[in-house]
Amino acid sequence: MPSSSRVRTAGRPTLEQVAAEAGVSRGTVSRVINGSLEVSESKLKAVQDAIRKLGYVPNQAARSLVTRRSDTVLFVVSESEERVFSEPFFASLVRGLSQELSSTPLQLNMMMASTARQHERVEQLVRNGHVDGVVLISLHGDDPLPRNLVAAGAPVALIGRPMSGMDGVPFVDADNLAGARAATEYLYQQGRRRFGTITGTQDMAAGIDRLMGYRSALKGRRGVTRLVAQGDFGKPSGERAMRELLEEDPEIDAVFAASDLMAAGALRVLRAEGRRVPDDVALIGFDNSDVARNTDPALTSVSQPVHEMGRELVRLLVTQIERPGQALAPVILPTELVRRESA
Amino acid sequence: MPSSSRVRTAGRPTLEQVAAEAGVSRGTVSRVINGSLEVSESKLKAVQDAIRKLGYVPNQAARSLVTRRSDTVLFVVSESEERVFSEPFFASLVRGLSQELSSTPLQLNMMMASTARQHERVEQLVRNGHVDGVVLISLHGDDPLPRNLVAAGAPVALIGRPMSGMDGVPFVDADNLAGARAATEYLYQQGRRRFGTITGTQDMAAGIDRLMGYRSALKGRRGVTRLVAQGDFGKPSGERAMRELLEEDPEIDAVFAASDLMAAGALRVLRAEGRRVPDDVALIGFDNSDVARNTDPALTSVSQPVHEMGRELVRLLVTQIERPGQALAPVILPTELVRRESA
DNA sequence: GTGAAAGCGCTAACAG
DNA sequence: CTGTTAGCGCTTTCAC
Repeated sequence: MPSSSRVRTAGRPTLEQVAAEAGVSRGTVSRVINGSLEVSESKLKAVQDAIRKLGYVPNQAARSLVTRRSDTVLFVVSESEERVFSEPFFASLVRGLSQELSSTPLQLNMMMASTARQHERVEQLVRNGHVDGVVLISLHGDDPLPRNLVAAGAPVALIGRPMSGMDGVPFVDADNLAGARAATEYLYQQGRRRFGTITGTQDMAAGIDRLMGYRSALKGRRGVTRLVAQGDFGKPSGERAMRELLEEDPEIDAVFAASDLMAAGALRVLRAEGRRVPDDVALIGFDNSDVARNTDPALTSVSQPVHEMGRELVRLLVTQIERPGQALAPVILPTELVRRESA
Repeated sequence: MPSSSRVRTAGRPTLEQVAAEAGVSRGTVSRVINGSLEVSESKLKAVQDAIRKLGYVPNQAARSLVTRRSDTVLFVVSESEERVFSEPFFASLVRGLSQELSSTPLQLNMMMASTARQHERVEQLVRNGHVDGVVLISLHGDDPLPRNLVAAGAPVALIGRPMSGMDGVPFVDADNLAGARAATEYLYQQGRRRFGTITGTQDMAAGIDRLMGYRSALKGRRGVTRLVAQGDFGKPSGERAMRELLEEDPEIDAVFAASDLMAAGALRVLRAEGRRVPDDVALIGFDNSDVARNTDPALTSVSQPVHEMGRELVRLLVTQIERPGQALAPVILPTELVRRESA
């Protein structure tokens, strides 16, 4: 008969109690918990039974204390990136991170970090081993945070291709160039010949790449006009840019916008100016966000596999945690053109 | 001259090293760190200097091990709530939580928990003290998770008024009733007399309360027609409901929808049916989400103070952590009617 | 006020 | 394969 386990405090069962219950040593229980194969069948079973019977769950704090790992991944959200890091993107990404994390022992910690003080706090967490890895949205080139984290020896994975100076830091990104190219080519194949694009900010890789994709799709085509208007990913900039485009070429019949928000702005201006979409002007956005679904006409848009990006970020981190120092290639995920009504 | 501290391992400075540096005992350093007032001025300063000099930061794991607190708050996201828990809501809420948390020693942990297995995992985390409190979106009445957590003795704070059986569990909600009433009254004051509402699901408090608000605004008014069509917060249901409304009363001139998504659907149907918004039909949504900003015309909508709701949730949790067992009143935050073009 | 000492629950050598 | 042992870094009595 198994003796009833002594309750040390009023608390949860400890490894020691499991050991007593199973009639083995603490070491053996620890081996079982940590999946060491060097345990005999019989003891293995005895321990597993005891664990089940007692409802034992390891104390993470005690484990961390000795392993010096935290089994925690930190997701840092830079509030200043709000505009680019649009909200649907945010939610899907978190889902992806969570899902992939759920098959590991890692927990997801989140932190908003807009101020310098908060950035410092992130560095501290890393330096003190409270965090095993960091997922970071790639900031503008001048932000020292990612570099500092890497310098502190933390596994880091970036969301979005960094602008510069992040050699060897792996990142996950959508194939912005191919996505923009596919959208533009699609417009061409619909018989459109008078093009315009509304760009994102040109100090971010996404903005640059999407413009390049547009250019590359039109390169070498004859009988095509190709306009470019600057935007900043936001809706008002889309309105502004669309007016410019219309002024430069009142006969324009195809517009590729580097974000859905800008496309929504453009749509509004087009309607105000009496253009029918898509009849007079075909319009494509980027991101395949909520906005795209809810304009009228609904926007055709380039979709990023955000959820999958979240999962890849975790994989990148886990690889680094398991094999520190290993060089990791960026992960570029394919985009997809989602056809709706605007083109 | 301060002696150079011995480096125990290659690791971070420990409390012991701080003590050596400051020429005091570990106990004293601990007292300083934890803000005990019973430390002399001189030693206080010595310890503070040593901490600064060494760049000491407490090891959270070691602390947790002895205090049996985790200094972690868990935010559980039930994926099944996706539709209601719309994405802008999600992002703002996280910001609110983060912001309020940043003035406490608490960290924010997130977990998606859709399956029963994952719910169990949440309970386990709580039971094993890995989490000091839980923020939960209030689920439909039949979900056992919140009750189980409360039974396990965990501080819990709910987002949204629960449907039933959650006595004593504090929650934060927007004043849905007042918001819906204000929107409807506004329509009345614009001279509208032929009303319709598109409801949310009636098994959630938000859906019920918004319908009640609509009714209460119109109660006792003479010369007013008041229609009700069922929706489920989603866009397609808004389209469907709007068609019903139009069929019942082709002269309808005012519609209050219990979500922006449904309002966007309604807008679309209205346009298809040749109604001008707001000239022929005034339309108001609820949530003040991205969608509201990006339809054409942009939606007038009832805004919830989501960010502030996040902050209140943390306050509720902190109060419970500090004073276990204390009865806490729900927090109902005011809404605001944001006027745009649709009404 | 302050130091000394006893663990918190666990992992990781190290013998056997 | 398994038991024993020595801490991980910190808080918290308990004496002084």
